[in-house]
Parts: sequence; structure tokens; C-alpha cells
Amino acid sequence: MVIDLISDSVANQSIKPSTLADDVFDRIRTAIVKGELAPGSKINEPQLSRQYGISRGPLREAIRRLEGCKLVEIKPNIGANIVHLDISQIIEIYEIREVLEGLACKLAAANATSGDCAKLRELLTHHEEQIQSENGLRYYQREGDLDFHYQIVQCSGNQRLFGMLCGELYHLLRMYRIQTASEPSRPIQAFKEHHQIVDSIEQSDGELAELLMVRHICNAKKALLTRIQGYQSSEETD
Amino acid sequence: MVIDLISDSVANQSIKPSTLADDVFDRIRTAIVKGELAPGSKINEPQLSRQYGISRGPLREAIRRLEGCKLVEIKPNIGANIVHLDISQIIEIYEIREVLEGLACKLAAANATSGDCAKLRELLTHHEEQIQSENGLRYYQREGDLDFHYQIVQCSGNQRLFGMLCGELYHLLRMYRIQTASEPSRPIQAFKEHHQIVDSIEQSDGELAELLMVRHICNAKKALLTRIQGYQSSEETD
DNA sequence: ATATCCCATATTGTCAACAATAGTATTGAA
DNA sequence: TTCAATACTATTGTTGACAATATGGGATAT
Repeated sequence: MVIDLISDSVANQSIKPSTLADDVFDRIRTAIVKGELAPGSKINEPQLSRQYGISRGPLREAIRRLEGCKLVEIKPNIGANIVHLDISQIIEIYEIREVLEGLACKLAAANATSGDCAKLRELLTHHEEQIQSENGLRYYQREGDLDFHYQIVQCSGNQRLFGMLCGELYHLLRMYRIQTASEPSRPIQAFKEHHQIVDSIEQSDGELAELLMVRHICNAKKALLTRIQGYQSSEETD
Repeated sequence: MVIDLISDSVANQSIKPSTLADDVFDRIRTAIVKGELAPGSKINEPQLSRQYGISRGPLREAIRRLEGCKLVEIKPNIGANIVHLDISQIIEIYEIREVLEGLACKLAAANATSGDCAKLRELLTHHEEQIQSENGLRYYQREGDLDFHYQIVQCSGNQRLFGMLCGELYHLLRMYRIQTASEPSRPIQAFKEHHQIVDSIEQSDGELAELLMVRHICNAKKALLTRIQGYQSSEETD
């Protein structure tokens, strides 16, 4: 039930003809998001090209694509660095998520088919089952949560919105979560909010769906902030 | 008073050391946005590399960056095509603009310094002068309008938001405007709305600023839609 | 001991040649 | 005449070599 947010290669990996640059783009992106390539660290082209068994040409093209996804930053004559997200940038992303996913909800309420709603319901019941065990709880907060948001964006029908959220922002968020090894903060509450959101989508109440999603992400943002401030103050008092 | 939306090379072109790939990225992007490279047309690597006097290596890196900006679409073993925006995609962009620029306004109302507000006022008075002559009117609608939006996004203080709007969406919009040789549709009304927006920002009324901007762009979207439908029906009756 | 200059090394930027694929025209047969 | 197979051409994908730039260490002078 895990939607693969990392690789767009759903149709890619099986038979589709692809280029080395695109393949290695996927692989490096996964490595970055999973934290295997440390945030802030420098990309060494000769080393990476050896590691992936390709020459520097396609590797550099892959890096340029990563630059487009904001996963690396390139400085001329110096090189590319894995992006490092500090807390202020995460806040920026959450601010954007609020309105973008609010829009996604509004559109989903207007466009979602009964089949879409069924899939959302299915996802919710699956989460409900998982949320019992501690394992499932962690799964839910770490991965399953984004699955839910992913599904809704898909229901919106706005392709560009999908690209922005699922092609860019979610990767950055996932990276940050793994980076900070963030523990689940408010899973039961979040689950309830998910439920309300699906209800409003099912009732085609776009206005409510938007409001609920904006509030949902705003709550997550606040939880994040207080948790961070807790860390910071505890660090200060240590 | 025209803010250069096309090249980020404000600080770039003077003394900054830069790479061929980045330079040619700027040049091709400009060519695309200005319509010198026709939407939908194929990019011929040997030809372009001759034209710009570089080899295909850096050119291909530039193309990969353009892919990241959604200005070209690359198909493996076939090549890159200049993106072609149909009306449904423009609508998608306007939907996104509504919420993103609404957010920008809300943030600008909270963050804008008195200097920022002065600059916005200056821009408005400049537009007021220009809007008299037919030339100025066309300027205003074609270029000056985006200048205004550009400034506000800058005031928001959200760097990622800035990147999304000014680094991606505005280029696509400008491209579409030139592509369709769109005439000014509702300049006086738009100017009034700009004025109201600055007022609310100056009064630090974020909620109102957001509402006004969302409505402003929604109005533009509606104007676009009716104009397009007019075209379509006139085409049908021709 | 510190700072500065210079040299050696590693890395990035660029190029031209080669390989692989797709598109096109030509030939042949029904 | 039309369709299909085939050969040819143009374009894309990939590579390794070379040039330019940055990085780090060591020698020298203060």
C-alpha cells in the first residue's frame, strides 16, 4: 500500500527504453531522499560516475535534472552540493503546501470519481488497521501520511499541481523527515483530520475540503515548530 | 522600470564567472519565452550547438535545466521539444497562481518594509502614467503587469515561493502571452485591483491582501476564458 | 609562528569522436 | 498502385581525452 514517491519509474523500470542520465537521476534522487547521500555534502563526479558505472556526461545531465528538482545546488567551477534544508526552509515549504494542497482538495472535491473516493477510503481503513501497532504508527507517520496526500493531489486532476507537489516538494519533505529521524508527532489527530477531509471530498464540498486541508497542514506546521523549539531550548539548557 | 523576468543573470552577465551551459540556458530560455523558438517545435542539437558556437555537451546540460523549468519536454532517443501550452494548461497555471500569489500577498502584508511599500507605490504611479497612451497600455498589460506581481512575491520573503513563481510560472505565462499575441483585456480594472492590493499590504492586512489577490487573478482567469471562448465560437462560425 | 606565494594535484568544464537509435527514402513484390 | 522490407541518413546517447579552474600543501620571508 506504499505509493512509491521516490521513483517516477512506475512504467519506467520494466520495459521502457530509457537513458543512462534518466536512470541515474532516479537512483541519485532516491539516494538523496533516503539520506544515503548526506545533506550538504559535495558531489564528486569521478567518484559517482565510477560508482554507477557510467561516464561523466550522462551523470552531469542527471545532476542538472536534480538541480531542477532543487535537490542539489550547483556552483560554477566548484561543483554540486546535496541540498541542506534548515528549519526556515521547511517552514517555507509548509506555507506553500498549505495553499497548494488546499487547492488540490478543492479540485478533488469537484473532480473525484466514486472510484477515487473508494481508493481514499481504502487507504484510510488501511491506515486505521496499521495505526494500532507501534510499528504501523511509525509507518503511518513516516510514509503512509504522504501516500494520502499523494492520492488527493492525483484526484485534483491538475497535472502541474501534481508535478509541483509529488515531483518536488514531497521529495524534499521525505528527505527532511529521514534526515531528522522525526518521530510521529500527532498521528491520531492527523488521522481524524484525514477522515474529515475525505468526507468533505466525498460530499463534493470543495470549500470545506480546502479549509480542512489548509488547517490540517497548518496544524502539522505548528506541531513541527513547537517540537523544534523544544529541541532548541533543550539544546540550550543542556 | 521593466524588471527583467527572463534572465536571472542580473548579477550574472557582468563579471560573474559562468559556464557555457548556464549561459546558453539563459539564451535559450529567452528565445523560448520570446517565441523565437516556436512552441512545440523540436530542438535540433547539432544545429543549436552550431548556432551558439558550443559543443553538444554543455548544450545538453542546458536542455536538462530547461526540462527542470518545464520549458522543454525530453523523450528518450527522440529529442527535446519546446513546450506547447494549450488553454487547459494555462487554466491549471492560473489555478495555481491564485493560491500561490494569494499566499505571497499574505506574507508580503506581514513582512513588507516601508521601503518595499514605497517601491510598490512607485511602480503603481509609473503604471498610471504609462496607462494613458495606447503604447503604455499595451506595455502595462504585456510586461508591466508581471513586474507588479514580481515585486510582491519578492516582498513575501519566501524564497521557495519566489523560485516557483518568478523562476517558472511567470516565464510560462509570458511565453503564452507572446505566443497568442494577447491584447490587453481589462487593464483599467486590473490597475484598480493592484492599487487595492498595495493598500491592504501597506495596512498589514494580510487576510484582505490575500483575498484581493486571489480574486484579482481569478478575474484575470475569467477574462481569459471568456476571450478564448469568444475566439472559439467565432472560429466555429467563420 | 604566521602569513604569503607558488606549485602539485584533483576536480570541473569542454570538446570531438564513436555507438546506437529513429526517421526516411528506395526498392521490390503483390 | 500500394504495402512492406531494407538500406541509408540524421539525430541522439555515450565515452574518453584535454583544458581550465579550484583546492591543498609546502617553502620562503617576515
